[in-house]
Amino acid sequence: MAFDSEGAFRDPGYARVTLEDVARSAGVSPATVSRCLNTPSLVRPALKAKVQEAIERLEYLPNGAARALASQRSRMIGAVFPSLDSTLFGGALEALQGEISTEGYTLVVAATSYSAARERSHVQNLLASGIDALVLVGAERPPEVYRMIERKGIPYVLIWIDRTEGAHPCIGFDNHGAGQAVARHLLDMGHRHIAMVSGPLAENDRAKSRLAGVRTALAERGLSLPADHLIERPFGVAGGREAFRLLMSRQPRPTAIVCGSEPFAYGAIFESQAMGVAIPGEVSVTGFDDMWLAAQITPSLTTVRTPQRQMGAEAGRYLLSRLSGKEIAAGRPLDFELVVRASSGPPPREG
Amino acid sequence: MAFDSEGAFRDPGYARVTLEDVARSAGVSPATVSRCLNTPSLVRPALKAKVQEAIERLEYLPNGAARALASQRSRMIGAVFPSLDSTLFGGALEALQGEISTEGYTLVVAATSYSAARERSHVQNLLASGIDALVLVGAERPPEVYRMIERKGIPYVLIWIDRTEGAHPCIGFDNHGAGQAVARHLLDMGHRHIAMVSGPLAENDRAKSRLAGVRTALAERGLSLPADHLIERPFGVAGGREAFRLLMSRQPRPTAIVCGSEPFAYGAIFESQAMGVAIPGEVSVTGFDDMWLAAQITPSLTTVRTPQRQMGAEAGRYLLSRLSGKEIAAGRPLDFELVVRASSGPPPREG
DNA sequence: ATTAATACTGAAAGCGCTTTCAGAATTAAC
DNA sequence: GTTAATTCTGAAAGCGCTTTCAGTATTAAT
Repeated sequence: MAFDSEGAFRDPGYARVTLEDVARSAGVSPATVSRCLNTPSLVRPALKAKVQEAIERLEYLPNGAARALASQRSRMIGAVFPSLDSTLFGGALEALQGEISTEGYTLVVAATSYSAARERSHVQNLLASGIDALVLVGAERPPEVYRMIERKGIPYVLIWIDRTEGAHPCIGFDNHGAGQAVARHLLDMGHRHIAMVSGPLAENDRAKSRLAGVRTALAERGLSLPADHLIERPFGVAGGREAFRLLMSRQPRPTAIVCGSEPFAYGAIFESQAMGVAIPGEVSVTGFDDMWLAAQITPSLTTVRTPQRQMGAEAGRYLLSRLSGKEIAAGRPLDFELVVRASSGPPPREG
Repeated sequence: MAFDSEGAFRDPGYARVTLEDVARSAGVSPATVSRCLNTPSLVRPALKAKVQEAIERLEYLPNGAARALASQRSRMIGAVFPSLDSTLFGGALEALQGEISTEGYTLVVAATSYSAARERSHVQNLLASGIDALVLVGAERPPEVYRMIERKGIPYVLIWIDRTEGAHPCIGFDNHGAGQAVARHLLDMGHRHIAMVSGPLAENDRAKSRLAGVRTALAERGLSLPADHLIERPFGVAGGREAFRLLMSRQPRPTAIVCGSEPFAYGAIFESQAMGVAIPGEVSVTGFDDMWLAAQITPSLTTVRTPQRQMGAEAGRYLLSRLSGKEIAAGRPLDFELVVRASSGPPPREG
């Protein structure tokens, strides 16, 4: 290992192989080698073969920074997600990465833990590190963040939402409609006392929309969501357990609980078992996202299936198209689907 | 939007702000601006302020590619993981990203879906895109991959394992010991017919070590793992369900099932409920990793807690140290911990 | 065979920054 | 007040590649 004067890690002693070395070794000009790499169709097969041979013999690896600097594109796409440790965003991330890697793009990620400040700083970092395009989750953020992106002039797309006030390109589903669909399902079964467990609403337009959707559905039937029937908790199973316990002590006790995120629903089910409350006998519970556990847990969970991986994949395709110059028509929102399982049923008879 | 002759997406019309613009605007030389950014201690406060002011006024964002090219470091760290969509690797990933971002590093990721070929190609891509360091999972891969990395001369670290034959730096826990610990626990409770469910063993040294650990524990008691008591399935709940059903039909029927990955155990529990098999009454089941569901599921799952996030965080710290020139002593393996819960108990009485 | 068109190739000019080196400005020492 | 040591700053040379432009080799057309 070699270290420089300050001890920082540096290149190994042996010389790096550059494109010029390849050119010399193949007996062509650097320009030709570059063309072999970038626009092979412009190079005669005979030369191409010689160059290819030299590349392999010298084990040449192009220098990304130099390419990026000269070509003004880094072949990197950035993604800033609320979290990376759940299968929820993980699936989208994986699909996104898989999609863009087919075109040789590389994915740079960062997690915000749902903090707008952290998102801002990550976006700035990614922009500075030269990404060619950017994926963000949701639309709600300070305008200055959008300004930075637009100033940099790269394409971007917002996922997990289906529309934006500012007309930003986005790929997602109708959170409002999904919340509404779940609530309608419960209302249709006769529920009149519906509660909701939501993640932190501040700086989270998805959570807000879902809540609004539930409220819309209630309003359609002349009902409303009492303040003490809305519980806001950090995302996670623990929040669901707590919320369930709280709600079971409310007067009147809700007969159905809409969870704005699936782990809340799992928590509710676990807590119900601990408390000896029957689901759906005494209270119905619904989830959101249809993660793998939903179908396996007892009782199996009524929920809304959201197109997680699809959002990642389509975001990737959209950006690749933009990067190759195609102007893409804004697609329609992606579908969600109400999946009715065992955790929801008619409310208990008044007694 | 501006497009070049081939329609590819390009920079917007307005001129990019470069470091030179900042220098001119602040009335100093480009070198000084650069120093303000990289080694502020070398610049007199008065000048620094002027430069800072110009940077903000012009909304200057450094050009990562140019920095990387000139300084020979990109401030990007690569990570190639088997998958991104589970909380297992997701937690490690998030911790890694959080750690390196404190030093202004950015994380580039790729997923292999457990394919060695895909790993190779992603590593090559990442190396070409100029990463300063690399994180890989496990040690088992073609030597050429290590050659590429060493040729590039960047620091790297293998996680999820605690030792390597080739003496590669690694940060992880003792998979063999963990498998052994689980099996001993079952043996200590009196089990003599133990089965194992494993993920694909090919190209996966962690899975192999766990299996070997179980075999070692059995051998210590003069037992062995019959061929029909080892079920290999792709990772996931479905594999666990299948494996459970299969194992319940074996003669002699195992009284305990060691799952080499936690979703297998969840699947086994779900299937046991469907089949009406009592856990741990008729058969004990153990997991691996102690993901959040382990403590919540009924019966709660006996498992091994593995230091997922810790591996990510320590890998980050290790690489940052290497990059800043400190040569780090190879730490000892990280701890795992057997967590005994309700899914394991003594074997049923013979009868 | 000659000219016109086409297909390839190479020379060279950067891309925007870092960093060495030498010189200017400041401070300390005598 | 002069010289020596120290601190700070700027000029300039690349980092390794892409891409334009002009030129040469090839093919097609007459």
